[in-house]
Amino acid sequence: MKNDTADAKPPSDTLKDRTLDTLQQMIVMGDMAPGSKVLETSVATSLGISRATLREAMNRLVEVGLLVNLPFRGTYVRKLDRVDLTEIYSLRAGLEKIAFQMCWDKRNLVNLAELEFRNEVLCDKISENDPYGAISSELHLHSWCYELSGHGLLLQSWERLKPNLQFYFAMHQKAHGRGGPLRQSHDDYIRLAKGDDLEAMLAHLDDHMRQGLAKTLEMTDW
Amino acid sequence: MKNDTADAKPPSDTLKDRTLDTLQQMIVMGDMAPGSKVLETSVATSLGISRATLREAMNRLVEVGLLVNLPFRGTYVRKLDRVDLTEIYSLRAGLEKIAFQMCWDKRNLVNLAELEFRNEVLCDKISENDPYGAISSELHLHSWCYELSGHGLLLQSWERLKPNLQFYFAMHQKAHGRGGPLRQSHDDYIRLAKGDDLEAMLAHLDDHMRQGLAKTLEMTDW
DNA sequence: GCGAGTCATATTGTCGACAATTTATAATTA
DNA sequence: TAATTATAAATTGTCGACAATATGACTCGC
Repeated sequence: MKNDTADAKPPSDTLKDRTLDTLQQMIVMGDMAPGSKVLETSVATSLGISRATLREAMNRLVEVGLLVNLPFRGTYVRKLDRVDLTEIYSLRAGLEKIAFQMCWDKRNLVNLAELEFRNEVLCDKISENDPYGAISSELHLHSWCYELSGHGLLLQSWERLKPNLQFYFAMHQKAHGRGGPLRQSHDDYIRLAKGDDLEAMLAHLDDHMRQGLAKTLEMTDW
Repeated sequence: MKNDTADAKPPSDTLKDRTLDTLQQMIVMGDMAPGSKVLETSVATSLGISRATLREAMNRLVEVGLLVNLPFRGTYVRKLDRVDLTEIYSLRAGLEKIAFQMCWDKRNLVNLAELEFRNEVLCDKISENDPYGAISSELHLHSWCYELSGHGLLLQSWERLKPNLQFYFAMHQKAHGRGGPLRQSHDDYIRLAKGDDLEAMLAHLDDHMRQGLAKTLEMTDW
């Protein structure tokens, strides 16, 4: 573990990538209203960069799904609805199932300790009633599982999916000021990880996902 | 079904997108050697377009995984190895499992007929000993399942994964001149789709993926 | 007053040029 | 000669400007 204070990865050295991070953060933090148009000229000048550079960054955010591009008509901040969230969760369940299966044989003392540590961090955030921190910790915990799986393509898929979850949470956090202590602790995962029943673990994963989806849908019952 | 002669989707109206299709086709068809550097200037002039436009297209191919970019050092045609193929297949299995589950309730006469038709096309290609056609038909058949599932995000994930498979096949087809009649017919799928045992279908899917991976690995045993 | 057509404006798509960085080549030194 | 540094060439990153398209205002005819 090299950095503990935040999920700060070393910012990429090219301006395009830095811009990408900036934009993604802005969207995910709710600084850009969903559905609003992203005017290339104004954003570019506001960031002090050229349009070409901005466009390259925006193109990737379109790939991730945070932006939507209509040729010749502009690029808009994605509006995630309940259907989108349902799709996100069902895909996520599929991905994590693969990850868990690949991690299963790697269970050992150090990994379980790491898992418990990350769970404690999450629980702290929950008890501190820090929704952003809780979500961040939760996603971070799962990211760690993907990394542990050693499945590069899987990790990449998750990294593409993750911002959508952050976005959805922040979107409603900002809109309704709620969605606070919705993240569940991962005690059950730890208990199952200590056992020998992979099927039970996968079943619990499905449950966890279903509940996460349900709670999120309920929370955002506008 | 609007177009039957080929998997020709209407080319996007923007030059960037047309370039994207062109480049992807070139790579997937094996016209660019894996590991070789993609010189922006020469490719751009060769295609008669500007570098900026080419870069936008290339960026997306980096996202898909067909290209690899090293900042300030250039972009290279991806080299897919056995590990990559294994990852691709395991992810694919996960994705298709979701798709099949979502398609399960949509089984009816017209969909089964469509499935049988597409299987026949595939079998024809196999018996004609047309490897490219067989692979294209196989992937097309599966794409149809993803579309039927109605899961937009899932389809998108598949569309990102698919070119990698095409690439890998073509890569070794070109290199070794073999890999011909390796695609299996989908008779078993059809049989199971007519039945009522979803679990059996999913198990067969796992088998099918495992066999596909094994055959492909064996075929590319350089 | 309302719709079709025309024109001006705003915005995106594309291009060529310059700056930053890397890679290749030549000169230098131990 | 081999390693190292300095220099030149090639390549990528970034920028500002022009072209193509869409959006909105306006006119005209009914």
